[in-house]
Amino acid sequence: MALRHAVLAALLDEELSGYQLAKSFDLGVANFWHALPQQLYAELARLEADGLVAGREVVQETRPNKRLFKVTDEGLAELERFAASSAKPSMLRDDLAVKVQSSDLVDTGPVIAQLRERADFARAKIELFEKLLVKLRGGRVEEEFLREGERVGPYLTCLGGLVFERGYLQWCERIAGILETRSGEKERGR
Amino acid sequence: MALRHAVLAALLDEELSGYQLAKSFDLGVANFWHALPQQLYAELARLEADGLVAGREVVQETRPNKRLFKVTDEGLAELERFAASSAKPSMLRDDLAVKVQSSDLVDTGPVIAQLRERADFARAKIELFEKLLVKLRGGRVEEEFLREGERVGPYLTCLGGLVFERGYLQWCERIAGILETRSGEKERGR
DNA sequence: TCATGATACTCAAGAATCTGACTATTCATA
DNA sequence: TATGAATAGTCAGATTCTTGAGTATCATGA
Repeated sequence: MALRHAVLAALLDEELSGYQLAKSFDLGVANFWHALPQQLYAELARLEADGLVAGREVVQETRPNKRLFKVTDEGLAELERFAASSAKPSMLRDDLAVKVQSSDLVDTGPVIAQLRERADFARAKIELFEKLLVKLRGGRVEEEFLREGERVGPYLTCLGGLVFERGYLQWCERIAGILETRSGEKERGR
Repeated sequence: MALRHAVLAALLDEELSGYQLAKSFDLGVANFWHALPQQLYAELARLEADGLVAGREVVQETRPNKRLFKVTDEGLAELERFAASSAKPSMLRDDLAVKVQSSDLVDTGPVIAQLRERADFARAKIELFEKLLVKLRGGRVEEEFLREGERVGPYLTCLGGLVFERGYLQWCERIAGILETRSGEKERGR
């Protein structure tokens, strides 16, 4: 029961449909929570059944109709309880690190390629986050916004995503460089 | 089928029992993979049944007997295939970030406390990683070790863990400071 | 005009994960 | 000398997550 709270937190700022929510989990919220669309639809249904979110049908002419969900007072109370409860340590699962861990005993070629790919991805994400931050603080300088802005939560988590991606980017570049040098040395050594 | 590869990677350097493996997943490997002991015991059983690891009973006098596992050639071949296959994007799930996301609408007191706790945890982990790095490079300076060392995989993932925890630490401290200032302002504003 | 791709969802089945309890022995410590 | 922590696991059941396939409409571009 933890996806529930991630969904509630994601719905705090705007009413979203399941489809939009899925997109936001693939971009913004994905910094700190991962879920597939199917899970989100299912979770929204459960949340609605429990009265933590309220859905309303929006009829569209040019596209299929959709249901928009917003957090209810009960939902907010649930988030309040969650925030006060003890947090589980953050959980990370990273395929690429598993490959790096075994990199002395397997062919490093594909691992280096994947590190470079991941670095590109991180660069794209960083750019996206930087734009999002500018948008969220709406003209104000950061310090002023963080002191006086009404809604800073998403900004703060976006800062977290930025820190994470910048760290990951540096790591990828450094490790790719090291593995490349080492595989070069090995060639010459033969 | 992804925990398998994390387990194989963790067993590359030493023969471990399920119990020891569980410990290492709680400390070192936990940088990039999370799993509970029960899962590890089950996965070891499956890996052994598939011939990817080999277990041997070690009789102990002063403690309960244990079974040590090592990676077989087949296991290594499986890791090789895994390293060459495309990686899934790293998956993060972070309770604390969910709480920060909703921090404008819930009581920030407990969130700030949790950020400080997490910061302490990160500091402890950083110290641990730094010691581990010194141990892994065994007297040599980093550059030399990374160029000429025979087994650098665990060192590289440890570097990753360090980058991650340092980033997380900075984020926690900064966010805790911001939320504290804001809650102070609010008090005075009443 | 025909094929994508985007919007907006749904369903079922199976794999993976988590919760919680249990067994048994030894070591340290209060 | 009891008490709790550490070693070394096992088991069942519930929940969660992932895989894979479908439905239907509209817009865009080749």
